[in-house]
Amino acid sequence: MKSDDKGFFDNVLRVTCLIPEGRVSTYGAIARYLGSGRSARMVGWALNNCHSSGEFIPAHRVVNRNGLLTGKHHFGTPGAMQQLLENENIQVIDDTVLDFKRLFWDPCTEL
DNA sequence: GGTGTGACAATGG
DNA sequence: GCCATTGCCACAC
Repeated sequence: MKSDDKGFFDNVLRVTCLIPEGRVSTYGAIARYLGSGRSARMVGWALNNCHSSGEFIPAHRVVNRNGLLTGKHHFGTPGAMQQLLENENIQVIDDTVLDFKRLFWDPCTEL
């Protein structure tokens, strides 16, 4: 169809790339912004294929609803995700983003 | 064209 | 309040 409609997968990567530094988002928020809401699982799956996108996707800014770094294992090495978050001034302890609620970036609200 | 999956979320017990 | 289970929707094989 339209070159604009590349699929949910590409849309997720686009929104994820729009996440400002120092902020974090959730799979459900992104999924909901895309209009699926219940396909939060798809968001993580899209990031799983983010390597095929050819561009770097700050997936480390995307965590689950609990602020837990669920996908840290998919970064290649566990701890890399936390390291990246700390690099953005985000405190991460026990694989969980501190003040996650405060750093939470909602595309539906910010956009 | 159908099946399986997947880095979640919400609900129930 | 915590643990277990279901639902869900889109993509890859």
